Amino acid sequence: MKNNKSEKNRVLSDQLNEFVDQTILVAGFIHKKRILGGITFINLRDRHGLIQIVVEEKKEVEKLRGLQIGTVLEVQGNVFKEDRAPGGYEIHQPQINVIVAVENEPPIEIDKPLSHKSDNLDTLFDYRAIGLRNINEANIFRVRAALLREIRHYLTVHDFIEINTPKLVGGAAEGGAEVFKLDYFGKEATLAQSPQLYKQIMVGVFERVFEIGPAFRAELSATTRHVSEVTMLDVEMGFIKDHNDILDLIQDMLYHVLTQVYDKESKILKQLNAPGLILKPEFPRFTMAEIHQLYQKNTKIDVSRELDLTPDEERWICDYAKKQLGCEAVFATGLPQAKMKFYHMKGDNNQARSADLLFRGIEISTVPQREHRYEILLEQMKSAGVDPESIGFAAYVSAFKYGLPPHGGFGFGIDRLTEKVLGLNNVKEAILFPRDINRLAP
RNA sequence: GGGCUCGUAGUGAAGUUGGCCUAUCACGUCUCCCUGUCACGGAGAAGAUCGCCGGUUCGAAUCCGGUCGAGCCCGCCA
Repeated sequence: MKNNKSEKNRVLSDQLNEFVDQTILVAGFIHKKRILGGITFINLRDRHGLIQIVVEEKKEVEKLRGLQIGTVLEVQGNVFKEDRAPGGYEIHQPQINVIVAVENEPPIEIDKPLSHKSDNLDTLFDYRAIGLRNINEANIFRVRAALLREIRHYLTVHDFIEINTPKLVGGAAEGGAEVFKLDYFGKEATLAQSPQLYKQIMVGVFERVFEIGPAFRAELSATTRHVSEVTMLDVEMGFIKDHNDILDLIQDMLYHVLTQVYDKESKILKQLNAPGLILKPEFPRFTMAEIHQLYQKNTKIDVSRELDLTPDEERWICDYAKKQLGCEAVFATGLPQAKMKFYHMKGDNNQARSADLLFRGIEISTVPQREHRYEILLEQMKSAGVDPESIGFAAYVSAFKYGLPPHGGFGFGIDRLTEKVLGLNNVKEAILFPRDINRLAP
């Protein structure tokens, strides 16, 4: 967390304690001016936080007349330990050098809490680049970055290799979701809705792979849960003994990622009013039938005819597990074959070898074992109406023809994970520049 | 694709059973006062043809029609 050579003279906001009674150079943006008459306080924002600068000389204060929040400054001054200063240190006798003068007032406030009411999100996103200068807004993305960092760390330590697969593809990759079509030198191409097929065939090379990247969905959905460009984590692991290996993997990964992030980012999470973490290393596992029974017994609502869990059941079982079992993540196992994709593996009793992972009331991932047996895969593709010879699938099936071990994996949206960790109301709040059916800019 | 709701200074809101609206409040901005502020405080000022077009009416932010923009739910979908 040190500054690099190019700014070897610059001291950052959280390093003032190392320079007490010394003259230093700081730089940043005016975040707030408080002019009290004979004394002026400036909060300078840099990438680590705020620095309080005390200006008493009239000449220095006058340099800032008419300059707005966002003005870029370089300040030379003396570091004092001062209990009255936020953070305990501040800069006195400053010599102010205006690098970029800003005379226009910002269109959106950056030193006060911003409204996240759904009616106002549009304004928030229109002025995104400015609104994110609000430290609390930016903190959402510090937490998101921390989640990504811990995920990468966990998977790398467990011998997974990070790959990148194409987002411009020839055919619909997964089936189901609507795809974006575009002109590709006169041919029709689509934007990838998932790296599913690529990550599976890379099991034949690296055994364990993961990718963090965009996925595009052309669904005409306008809800708080949907966007047309999502950031997905996709993981695939070969040589599994059975389906439980995959459940154990995502369970262990999520447990480590969440406990690490809650530990290392506790200050930010508190500032953002994130809900406290209630998690155990082993997540409760219920079959779909058990959840239906429990739910029905406790709520008297009849769900016997539902194939899948209803949204209310998802919320209920998470709440039940949190209160009764001390864990707000739950597996729902024994998913029906009727909901299965062609590349999933069938299990017994019309079930798929697949489970849903639920966290804080919603499904965040489906965790299936894949069908790795060539002949059976071909059959399942045919009954799903997928042509194994077509451009989108030929390379996929050939990997099976030439040998893939038993494998499984999962994928989930980083956006929804961030949203749920912070207790936000809308996925879009967890995305820097969200894309939905109405928004293509900024 | 279906349903419901909303659009008022730079930002967030009030007013919406037609007239007392010459449109209210808070934040922000500007001027002045203030040497420990940290959502600083005090005094004053500027800033809105009430999304746009048309209609009804003596009179429209308010009612009606259209249009553009936005939000939420359902469906679809991780």
